[in-house]
Order: sequence, then structure tokens, then C-alpha cells
Amino acid sequence: MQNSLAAGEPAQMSPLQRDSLQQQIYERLHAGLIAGAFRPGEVISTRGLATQLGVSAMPVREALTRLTAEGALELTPSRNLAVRILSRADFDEVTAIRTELEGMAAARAGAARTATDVTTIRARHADLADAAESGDIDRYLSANAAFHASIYAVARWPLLLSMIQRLWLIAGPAIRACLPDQTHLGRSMACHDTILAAFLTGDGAALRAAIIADIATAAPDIRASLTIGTTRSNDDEIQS
Amino acid sequence: MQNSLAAGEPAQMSPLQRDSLQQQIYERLHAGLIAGAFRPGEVISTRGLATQLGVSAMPVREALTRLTAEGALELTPSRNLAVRILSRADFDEVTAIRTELEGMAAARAGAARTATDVTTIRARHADLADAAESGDIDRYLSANAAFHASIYAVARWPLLLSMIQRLWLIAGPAIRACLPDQTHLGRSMACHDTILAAFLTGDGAALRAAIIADIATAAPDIRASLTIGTTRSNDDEIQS
DNA sequence: ATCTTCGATCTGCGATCGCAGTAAGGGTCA
DNA sequence: TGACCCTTACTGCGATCGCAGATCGAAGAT
Repeated sequence: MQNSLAAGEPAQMSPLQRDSLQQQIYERLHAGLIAGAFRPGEVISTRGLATQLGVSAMPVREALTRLTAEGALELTPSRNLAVRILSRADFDEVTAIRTELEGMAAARAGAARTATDVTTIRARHADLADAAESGDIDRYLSANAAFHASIYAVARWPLLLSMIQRLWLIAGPAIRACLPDQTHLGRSMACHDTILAAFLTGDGAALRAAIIADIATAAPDIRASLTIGTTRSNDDEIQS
Repeated sequence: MQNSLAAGEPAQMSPLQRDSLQQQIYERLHAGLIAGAFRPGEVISTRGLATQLGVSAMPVREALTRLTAEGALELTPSRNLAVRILSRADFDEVTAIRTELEGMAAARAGAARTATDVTTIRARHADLADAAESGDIDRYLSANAAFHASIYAVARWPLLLSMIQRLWLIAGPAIRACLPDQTHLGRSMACHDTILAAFLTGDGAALRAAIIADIATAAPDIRASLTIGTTRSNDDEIQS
């Protein structure tokens, strides 16, 4: 009844508006934090983001509240919301939980994969390799997150995926902060080839081991850069 | 300047107001969900809760938004917020992740415990045994949650503890819904004695095994009661 | 008597306004 | 010239209002 275009209109209706505003804002910030669009310690203002997005402060507030509760942001003593700065102990904790949960998701994904999954993962891996070759850090981080997330999604455990995403959310800015290590990027890509190979064979145990190796390979570099970023976090100019 | 009582008043000032309203509301709902104060499918109204708590709808909304994002509540097609009803697949996922994360926390807690921790855990276990003997289900569930949480807190990994709490939040109402099984309560208490013993010896591996056994012991009963609660969830009267 | 239909009353979501607290800039006094 | 205070412009948090959508009950028509 709704579609008055009826007869000669095969095209599907436009999505109009999928989610609530706060959900859209949350998802955008989520992706931005994982992709390293924000630096540790960077201040995020509710009203500023609201005017920038052309909406009221209300939905922005709820999105930021959620991110704060999840540990991605923190409330500074001057009543400002800022991207959380991880201590080494924090990072170790995140890494340990990541090893556990992503390992579990990988083991399950290896056993549950379908033909469609295989083509999806291949595509994501191709994107990742392409981004790595281009040297574009932002593209690489986004592609890396998409590659991993698509693997874990194969396990078809949405809660597990959500908890893993939360860990990426917390660690994302710290990962981005130690970006310029080009050698790390090469080593990481070798890990990703191993991950893809294990996924193609469907060996859950091997896939789990490959994922854990990827985490363990990247961790020392990130960890080493942490206190540096902590001490001189606010020295440079605020933002663009 | 604020305290005009000044001189002869050694007593510390009252805490006045610790957190924001939304945080207090969130914590109260959190505890209530874990302790089984809400039944699966039960509708929770923002304005209703607000008037009941004597506050505006705003902080209640943010608390409920957080709980919805965490998977404890869900938005029904009639635009109502209700306590999430777990499918068996959902419950299996929660149980699997619980096994992993609570096992990890237990292993770490066994190694990191201090003398203070021992006395705390003993006290919590005594509370739990007392509640079990009294037969008060509500007291038992609260004491059970406090017992487990205090063990995991010994690991000193706040993020891990927070993620475990989220799992309890989701599973809480389902656990409460299959309450009247008195035999289950006895079996569970046996598990708790084993847990306490393992904690006292400081054997992380044994503590981990005891925790996992506790989860595995309770899971079948809860799982079996799930679809029942799902099908006839709204048959009885709405609420008190 | 049964079916339809319309209105009152819920729901969550967003916008707008006001409040208390902090940080920084400009003015004034010693 | 230097130190101090006060004003101003932010911040997050809470309250209040209005909107669209959905449910339910009662009145009217067949």
C-alpha cells in the first residue's frame, strides 16, 4: 500500500533511515576509533561534534556515553571527554583478552565457514594487501579491522563479535599512534597470509594459532610506544 | 568553606553524591538484572522508571540505552524496551564465553591473591552458604554474583571483570527464571565449596577448573528451561 | 452480534534550555 | 612590571517539551 509507484518500478525503495541517530553516530565513531581517526588523549566535545554532524547534542551525548562506558573514552578532571590513553597494564590486559576471545572466534570460524565466507574473506584479504602496498596507513587500518572482523563474523556468534569489537575500540587509537613502523606493516602482512591460508584449509586450530601469532607479533611494538604517547600527548596542536 | 560544622566534628562528610544519576540508575538496574529482579520479556518503561525513581526521564534513558547496547534489554516491535529473552543458541554462546573469560580470571586470581583477598572471599562464601541455607532465592542469587565477582576482582583486571559482568547481565534473568530447582541449589553449593578450597590453596589451574565446573553444572538446567520461558512468556499477568 | 474505525494514551527519540563546575583571558591594583 | 581577581566561554548533566509510531478500547455501522 505504501509504495504508490507500484507498477513499473522494479527499483527497491531507498533505505530512508535505518537506525536511530545515536546509533549512526556511535557506529561512525566506532569505525573512526578503530581506524585511528582519533589520537589518544584527543578531546571530543559533545556540542562540537553535534554541530559538526548537523544534529542536536542529545544523540551525540548518548553515543559518547556508550563509548565512555565501554572504556574507549574517559572523563578528564576538567570535565572533558577524551580518547582514553592506555597504560601498559591496560594494553597487556586488552591483549590477553584479545588472544583468548579472537582465538576462540577463529577456531569456531574455521569449522563453520561456508563457500560464501571464503569469497568474502578472500576479498577482504585482497583489500588489505592492496592497502598495505599503497602504504596508506588509514586505509590499511580500516582494511585490517574489516579483515579480522569478517573472519570472526564467520563464527556466527554476535555477542562474541561485539566483545571483540569493544577490545579493538579500546586498542585502536594506541595502534594508530605507533603507525609509522613500516617494518611492522610487512611482518603483519606475513601473518595475514598465514591467516588466510589457515582459513582456506578450514583448520580451526591452525587459524586460531595464526590469529594469536598476529596479535603477538604486533603487541610489542605497540606496547613500547605507549608511555611515550602518554607523556607528550598534549604537546602538539589540538587538531586539524 | 562548605562545612559550617567546622571545629568539633571529626566525622567525615557524607558522600553526598558519588556518580552521575545515570550511573547510579545503571548500577541499580545492573544489580537487579543479575539478581533476577526482572523476568525475561518484562517491559521496562523509561518514564515509568523515572517517576518511580523520582528523576527525569533523561538519565533513565541513557542507562536503558547502555543496557540495550550491552544486550541485556531489547527493543520490541511495539517500540517497548523489554528484558531480553535468550534463545538456546544465545545461551550457549554466553556460556561458552563465560567459560573462557571466567576461567581466565580465575586462573589469574589464584596466583595474584593476597591475605586481604582471602578474608574477603571467605566472607562472601559464608554469605552465600547462609543464603543457600535460608532458601531465599533472591538473597542466594545476589550472594552468588557477589561471590563470583569478588573472586574475579582479585585478578585486578577491570576490563576483564567488566566483560564478565556483561555476560552475567545477559544471563541473569534466564537464571532467575528457572529458580525453583532446589536440587540445583545444592549441587551449586558443592561447586562453591570446591571453588573456595581451590582459592585458599592458591592453585590457579584448580580454581579455573572449579569455576568451569560450576558453570557447566548449572548450564543444562537453565538451558532446558529456556524455550519454555520463551513460548509462554507473556501469558501470565503483566506485573505486580 | 460482529466488524470496522477513530481517538486517547502509551512508547522511544530528538531538540532546546538551564545549571554547576572548570579553564583561560583581560583588566586592575600594588 | 608583576601578581591577583573577575569575567567569559566553554564543558557535561539533567529537566522539559514536542514528534511520530503503536497499542488498546470504545463507539458506530452493517
